[in-house]
Amino acid sequence: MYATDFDDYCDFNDSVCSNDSGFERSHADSHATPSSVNTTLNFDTSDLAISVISKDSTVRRKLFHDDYTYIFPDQIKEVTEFEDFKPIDNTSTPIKKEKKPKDPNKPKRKYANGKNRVTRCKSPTQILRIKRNRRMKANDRERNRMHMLNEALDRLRCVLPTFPEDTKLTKIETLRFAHNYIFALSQTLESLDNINCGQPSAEYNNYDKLTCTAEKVNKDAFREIFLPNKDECGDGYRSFQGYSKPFPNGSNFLQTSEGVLINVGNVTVSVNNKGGNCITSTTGSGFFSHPSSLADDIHQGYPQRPYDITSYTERYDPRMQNASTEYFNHKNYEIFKNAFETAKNRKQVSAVQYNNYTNFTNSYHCNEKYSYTDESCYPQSNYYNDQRYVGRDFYRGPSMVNAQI
DNA sequence: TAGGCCATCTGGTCCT
DNA sequence: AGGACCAGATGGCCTA
Repeated sequence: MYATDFDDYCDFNDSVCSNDSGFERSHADSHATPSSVNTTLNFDTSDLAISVISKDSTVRRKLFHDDYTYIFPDQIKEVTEFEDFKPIDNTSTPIKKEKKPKDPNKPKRKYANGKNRVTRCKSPTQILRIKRNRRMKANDRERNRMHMLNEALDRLRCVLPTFPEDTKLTKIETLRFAHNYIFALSQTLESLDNINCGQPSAEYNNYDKLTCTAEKVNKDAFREIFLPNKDECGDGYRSFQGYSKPFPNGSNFLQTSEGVLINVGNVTVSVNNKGGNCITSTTGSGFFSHPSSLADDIHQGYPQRPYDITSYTERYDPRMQNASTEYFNHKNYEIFKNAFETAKNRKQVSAVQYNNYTNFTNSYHCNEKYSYTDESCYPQSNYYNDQRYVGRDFYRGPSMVNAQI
């Protein structure tokens, strides 16, 4: 903000010393100094903190009020370093430590002179108003930008596996969870492909890497986040016993004769080598299987928990009224187990269907703040088109894979 | 009360 | 010139 060269007062130059103001500048004029060095100002000029001094002190442009004290060259301490300028107040922005070396080859700027010069002086009040206006506009843009960023994060939360409503993920948790979740799903698909092709699953160790890598979310942290009342069940984890913590082999991955189980945070993914796969979280389970009606799913005996169970489903969806009472209890394990067994009997998923599955959204609905027709929540893009909200239920097209959680 | 999270303000930098 | 993006500073709110 404070500079030793007049040209460095870019913002000030632009508004005051450009053609608009008619202020003549030259390199010799550049010995301006921040007014904060020796001067007490009667008004806030933190962003205008300079005094403009002509080489000839008798010819002086007034940029401030009369009660502003100008500093004349002979009174000015020679400034050799940027640190020699001390700001009036400690601003929130860090002070620039180093000044860019000037390019000697860079031609000096030339300024209009004489008759051609358009002189339009602005009063200090006008300057302040202009700068204030700019600042307000910039603040507004920045605010909107951050709001958009937060909305994007909310939409991301919508499509992540469910967790208790009262534990809204923080920004960093959301990003980390999304990272791990995408990783888990991609690895699941990869593993499934290998299983269907009869190849060994050499990539399984990747799941250990998932929670061992520093930038990944620690699984214990996830438990703390998603299972805050972990003492309920005595064993430390209140749902999906044996699955929401590392498997007996100590890893997050368990291979059985029927398929594989992958645990990522509060999410357990089962991939069955006979077809029919399930993702289960602390808030329910969902299948990736042959298309079937929602009614069929309900009649299978396992509830498909949407994202926001209490804010929407428990209030509006009669099918979930009873399910909520057994939301966090030992029965979840049985639910998971039954779901897994049911999945075994389902038709094997074709490669085409898996391609469709990669486009799914598991967001049964979004946060309360979004209306159900809100495009920000259900954008009409190819990504979301496979599963659209129709009334209270999603319409599932002929190739739709049920992937709700 | 300390610490975490968040929204906002702010100035700097880069780009068009 | 103005907008986008970034990061530091700050204060409010909440929770352990």
